[in-house]
Amino acid sequence: MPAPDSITDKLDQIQSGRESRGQRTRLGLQEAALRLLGHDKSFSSLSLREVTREAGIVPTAFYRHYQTMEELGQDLVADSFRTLRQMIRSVRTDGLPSSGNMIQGTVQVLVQHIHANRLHFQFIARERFGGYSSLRVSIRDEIHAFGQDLATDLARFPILNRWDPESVQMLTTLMVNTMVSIAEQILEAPANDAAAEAEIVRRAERQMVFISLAVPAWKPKAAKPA
Amino acid sequence: MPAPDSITDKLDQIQSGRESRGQRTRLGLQEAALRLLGHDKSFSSLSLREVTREAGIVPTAFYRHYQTMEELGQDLVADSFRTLRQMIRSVRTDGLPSSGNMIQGTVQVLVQHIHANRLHFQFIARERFGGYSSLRVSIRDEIHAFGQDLATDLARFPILNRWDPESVQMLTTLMVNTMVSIAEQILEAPANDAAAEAEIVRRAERQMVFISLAVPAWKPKAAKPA
DNA sequence: GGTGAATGTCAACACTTGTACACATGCCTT
DNA sequence: AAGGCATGTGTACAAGTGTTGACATTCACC
Repeated sequence: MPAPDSITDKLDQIQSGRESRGQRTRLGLQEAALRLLGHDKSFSSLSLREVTREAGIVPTAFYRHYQTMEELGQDLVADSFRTLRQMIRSVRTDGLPSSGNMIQGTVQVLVQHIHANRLHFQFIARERFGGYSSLRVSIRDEIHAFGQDLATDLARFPILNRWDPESVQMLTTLMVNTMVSIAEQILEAPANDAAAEAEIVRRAERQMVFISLAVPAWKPKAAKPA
Repeated sequence: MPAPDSITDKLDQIQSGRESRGQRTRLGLQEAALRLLGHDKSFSSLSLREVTREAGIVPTAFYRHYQTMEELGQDLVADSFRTLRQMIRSVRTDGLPSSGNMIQGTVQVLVQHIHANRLHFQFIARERFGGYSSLRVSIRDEIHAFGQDLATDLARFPILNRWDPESVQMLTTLMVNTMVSIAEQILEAPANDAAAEAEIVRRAERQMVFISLAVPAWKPKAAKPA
């Protein structure tokens, strides 16, 4: 047996009981915060005591996990986008459901994912331009990264592959904006109103189709070197 | 002399001193709130006492003007969009500055207006998906109305005039989304960084041009009856 | 000049908030 | 079994909060 590796040791220690107590209440805090954000509240108007109360621990225990509420927020941002990246990866490996219509499939997956992670998306939507500036920049960076991923995906299309990078970026920004808008509309719509939601989805699909119509007409500045 | 009209009486009374004391401190409260929102805070995390302190009055005086903070917020929403409507009206009467390029002119006017009313726009951006649901719906409705106005403006173009209403709506939604995104980007950018802002504007213009390229290719469902 | 409504001030209340400190409990390693 | 971290609890305090009620000021109008 090799000499014990301190890093592995720590990991083992943490994972005992499949999740150490610390990790569990840490998770409890995150979930408590998300739950509170479900009812009309913004994260910056959330008090430390409120969160700990909801999580079922005493206020002072909060400091065992986070120095400040802003730190909790950062964790929530990271978590939210982690699940989003999982969605994207699953799309890449499994492919779109209805492989016939790519746009329809993409929107469909997005909507499903929003339902499965409603609170996370609600949190992101609320804090995208909310009170804590550090959260705003984190979210902006993550959305930007999301756009970059989309750009590499779109590079499979021969036409786009010959565009200059800036033009591609413009297209992805436009698409990401539309997707963000879709997400926000769905979150604002009364939950469980299937009809209203179907209407939103239909309009969103038409928008995406519309955007794609401009692609053949666009004249990029310079061809990408082969 | 005719008998005094009670309504006129009230108006006169209010306008004495060109602005009654009540109106003035009411305005003071609104401006105080906006000022506080300038530094990293969301409206829902703003306390009544904070606002009155900034406005230079005693907390209890707040109730002479608003029943609750949410009411103040509603007033701010109304005010913000009132100035926005003024902008649109001025564009309609005076025409765009550089009449040659319509898109460039529109973006330019928008950006100027954002600078002239930075705090109002910041407030709207923050509260669009912020804590108070009543503010969210108000803002959504106002943005929708803005889109309707844009639609009637766009009806001057013969091509669009033959589109079905839903298609027009889709186009305006797309454009409004882009404009909102522009506003949000400018607000997030470091103030007074002309270079960064010029870059944002340039990208935004390219996006708008791109969108307009899709117009000729779009096949609306049914022609509008003549 | 006096009256009354609109507006503003003061003092007080019952709560909630963030945080500090000392202490208890669990749990891993030796 | 024992010691030692990590984690959770209890108590306390100073500061901030929304809201009440009684009182003072302004100011238009009879």
